Amino acid sequence: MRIYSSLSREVEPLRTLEPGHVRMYVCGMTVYDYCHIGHARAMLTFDVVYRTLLEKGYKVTYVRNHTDVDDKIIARAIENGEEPLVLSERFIAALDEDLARLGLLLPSEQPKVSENIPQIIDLVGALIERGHAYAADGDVYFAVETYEAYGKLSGKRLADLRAGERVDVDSRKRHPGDFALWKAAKPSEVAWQSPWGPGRPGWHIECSAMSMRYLGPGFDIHGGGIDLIFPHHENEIAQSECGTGHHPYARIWMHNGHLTMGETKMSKSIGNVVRIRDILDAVPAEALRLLYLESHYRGPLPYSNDRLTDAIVALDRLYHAKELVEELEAQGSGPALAELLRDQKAEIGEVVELVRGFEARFMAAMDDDFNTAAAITLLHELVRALNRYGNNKKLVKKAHALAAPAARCFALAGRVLGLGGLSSEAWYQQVRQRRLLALGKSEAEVQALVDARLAARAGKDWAAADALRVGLDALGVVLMDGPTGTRWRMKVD
RNA sequence: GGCGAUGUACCCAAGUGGCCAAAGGGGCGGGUUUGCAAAACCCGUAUUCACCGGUUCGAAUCCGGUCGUCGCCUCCA
Repeated sequence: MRIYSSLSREVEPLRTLEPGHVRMYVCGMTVYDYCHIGHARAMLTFDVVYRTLLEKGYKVTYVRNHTDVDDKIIARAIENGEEPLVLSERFIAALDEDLARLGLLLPSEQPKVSENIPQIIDLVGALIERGHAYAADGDVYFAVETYEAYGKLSGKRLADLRAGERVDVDSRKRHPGDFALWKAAKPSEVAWQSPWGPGRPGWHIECSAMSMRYLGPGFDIHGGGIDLIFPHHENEIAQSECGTGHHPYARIWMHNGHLTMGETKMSKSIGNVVRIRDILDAVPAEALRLLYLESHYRGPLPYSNDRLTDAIVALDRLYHAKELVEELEAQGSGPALAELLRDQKAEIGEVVELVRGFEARFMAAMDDDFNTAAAITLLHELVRALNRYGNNKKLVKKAHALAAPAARCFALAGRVLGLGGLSSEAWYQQVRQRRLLALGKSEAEVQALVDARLAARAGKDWAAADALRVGLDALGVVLMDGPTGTRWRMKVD
């Protein structure tokens, strides 16, 4: 398993602190609003990391936090006339729902800032004691000049930071780069009692405190969006390593690239956001997952509706192949795989080879810094071979032995990528329902028209049958006549 | 100004020294199949990897330069 680390700036082997056990912390969300599909990319990236590690047999302790105490939350709560923690609780529930719909596995722990205040206060106290932090008027600041390695993650040097250029420098700071560990509460703000007076944690300290609580002073992987490298992660390293004296804090730093709309990143401050829930109302979660996983997690991800449609089309084809596998499985046993290989038919040999080599090649792609695009290519190759084979009705009757191993390939992709794990019927049903809903049509309504056409066909009244089909086409319904009957589905565009 | 990415076909995208006269998906064109369709499958669609120069027996992949785009340096996944 090789992973690119932003800290070393190279791909390095995963060497866990404890054999067979990966400890991973990922920066979660600041919950003051619904999450958008850019956030979804970050969450999905580390979901796939988690799934891959589990598949490889690691024990994984995966911690992802909810930041529920923060300036923006307070500001929003004041706007709403709502208690900050009530507001954040509401959005945590919404986030949980969105991520569940996206098919994300639950992390081992999901700590909240509000439930880790004592740990934070202890850490701030330790930093003061060790001479890395100082109190000023109820605030506590980290003194960046006391940490010689400051800047090692982001590559920034203190002298280069143009502090004060965009934000006024607080005169209480000893160095413009010093950052708040603890903020004195303004009257009527949420506050906790501390040795420095009532206040709340600064932005970065919570991740240090929560990761240490669940993972210890040093752990294996720390993840988050690329925009967090500076200042968030840089500061997290400084306060953690200075607070415990243990280094390195995290051994591998992973950062996912941004999702972009056109050329610019999606961001709440820019206002070009699309909510997770709105997309998931319109398309199945796997479509979004496929779109994301087709690009490497570290690069930018250009989002567009066209690409989302492309993904649905590709998944339709994938589930067409899976349907064949399901049919073969239902038909029971046939000749053994080895026997199939002796068959001279090229179609069989090819599928057998692909199926047999699938798991090793798939996992090799994932081992290479999570090359999901390469893994998906293998899935596409398998799908094409399966479909080609499925077109040959004579061959299909002979090769039931293929069914179980082919099904295992889909199951593997389902476990690791969250793609291809559904039954074909469940997939088609999802696409149908969402389109039907969008069009305000009912399934029964469509089915009646399909049945009427079927009757016309049975009487070889081609003119009537075609007229009905044209009508259905206008509704966005595509018909597929097969040997076992007529199936239909909704057009995606 | 500093730091960091990135530029591969109509679109998306993998590949970072020889297996590349460059995967895979979408699109488009042609074909098989079909009552006609749809789906599936087959064939085609980059002698070329932003541009210029260099290293090498050999480069999309390494080095130098130029141009373009994006991100961070303030809150941000």
